[in-house]
Amino acid sequence: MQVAMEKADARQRLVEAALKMFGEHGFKGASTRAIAGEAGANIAAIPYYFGGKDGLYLAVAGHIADQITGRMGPALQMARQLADDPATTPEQRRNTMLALGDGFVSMLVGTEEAALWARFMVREQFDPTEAFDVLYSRVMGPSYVVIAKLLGPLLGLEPDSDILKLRIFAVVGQALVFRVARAAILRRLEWDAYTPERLDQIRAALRANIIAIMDAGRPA
Amino acid sequence: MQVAMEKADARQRLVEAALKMFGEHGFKGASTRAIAGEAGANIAAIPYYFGGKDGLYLAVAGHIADQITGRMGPALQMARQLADDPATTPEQRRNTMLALGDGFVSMLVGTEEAALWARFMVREQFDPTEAFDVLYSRVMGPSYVVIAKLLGPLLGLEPDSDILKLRIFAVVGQALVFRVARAAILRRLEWDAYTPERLDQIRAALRANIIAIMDAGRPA
DNA sequence: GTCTATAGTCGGATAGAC
DNA sequence: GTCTATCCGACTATAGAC
Repeated sequence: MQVAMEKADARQRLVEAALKMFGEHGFKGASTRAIAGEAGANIAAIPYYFGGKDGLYLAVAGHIADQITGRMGPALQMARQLADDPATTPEQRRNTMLALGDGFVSMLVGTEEAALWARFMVREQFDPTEAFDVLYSRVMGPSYVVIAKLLGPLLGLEPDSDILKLRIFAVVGQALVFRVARAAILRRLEWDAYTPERLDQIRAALRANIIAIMDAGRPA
Repeated sequence: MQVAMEKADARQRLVEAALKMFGEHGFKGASTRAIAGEAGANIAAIPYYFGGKDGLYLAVAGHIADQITGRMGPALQMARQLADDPATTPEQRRNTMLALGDGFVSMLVGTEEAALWARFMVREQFDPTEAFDVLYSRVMGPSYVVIAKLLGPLLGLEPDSDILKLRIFAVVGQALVFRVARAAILRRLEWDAYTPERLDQIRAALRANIIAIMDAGRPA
């Protein structure tokens, strides 16, 4: 087993420190000095391992993709098989979709690391760089395809139709907002932080809306 | 009348240039040199008028609040009166809510300036400063209150209940996502940009989801 | 592979002329 | 109120010792 959290090699420590610093302060706002300091490594190690600050930034994108794939991958894979199976009942699709939503909230809103991933990814949405290609092709794109296959039949829409794609983005936005508008939500609810109980409330609110959307497409 | 777009005083030109530069590059990424250059003003004017870079940043928050209030204010005010009127029918509430959604998408997704507002505001959500107080108290907070009064009766929920507040944030997230995940949406739809026709599609998708959510609370 | 030292650039703020 | 000149600190990257 790993002896302690310290002695990962300098390369990996730099990636993790960079995720934190880039996430919190942006590309320009995060200095290589601060990253190296956080990682307990030398500043010169950044040009040495990554070719420069740019290369480190791109390596962070790969790290994020690894982390999210590791957490959401199995559930998405199961959902994909179920969505492709013609014998799957609408009830199964419904439950799978709700489970995906719960899992997504748990990962995105319920963990501290996800705050850093989210900030990094939102920044890339507003101003895409090469890092966006990594994140879209490895994380976002595949997820949307699975959800489309799962939800299309429930809403009576073709998986490749624009209207379904847009409605799915809206549905995903219902979960994203709890990370992206966290400060406003905490203030409005007069909460100081998300707790496990409050995450349950969030999942319940999301479920209520998603159920309404799915059931509106149900034959009367 | 105003002679031309040029001769607004240096103070205002600086605020508008700062909105653009802070929006695009973040607080640290936007240099006072670049802001002053964009504004056609002197660098020394920033400490002179705003006390420093920090003061300029806060002034930008006030400017954003002014702009959004100017555009959404009238519609919100009408919605507020209607929501408070006991004689208002569910059908009126429904239509008002859909109109608010359309207007919100038009402002947030359909205008170029809103890209800058959104970036500024999202940054503040992740890492709130004094600027967040300005934006929440003048823009976000009042909007959420109106929506709660409008939607609560339709969903059979108390306007002050946590579940309603959370479900409303989720609904708002359905519109926000088209700005905050713009790059992913454009890629998934194989669009190069939002056009008026595509905005219609977005509004239609949003309406479909919102109608489903509102009608699920309808007495059978 | 990791360090120190340093080069070269750019940042924000200030002083003081006009 | 607006300018030029300048200070001083922080930045990234490189060279070269070990």
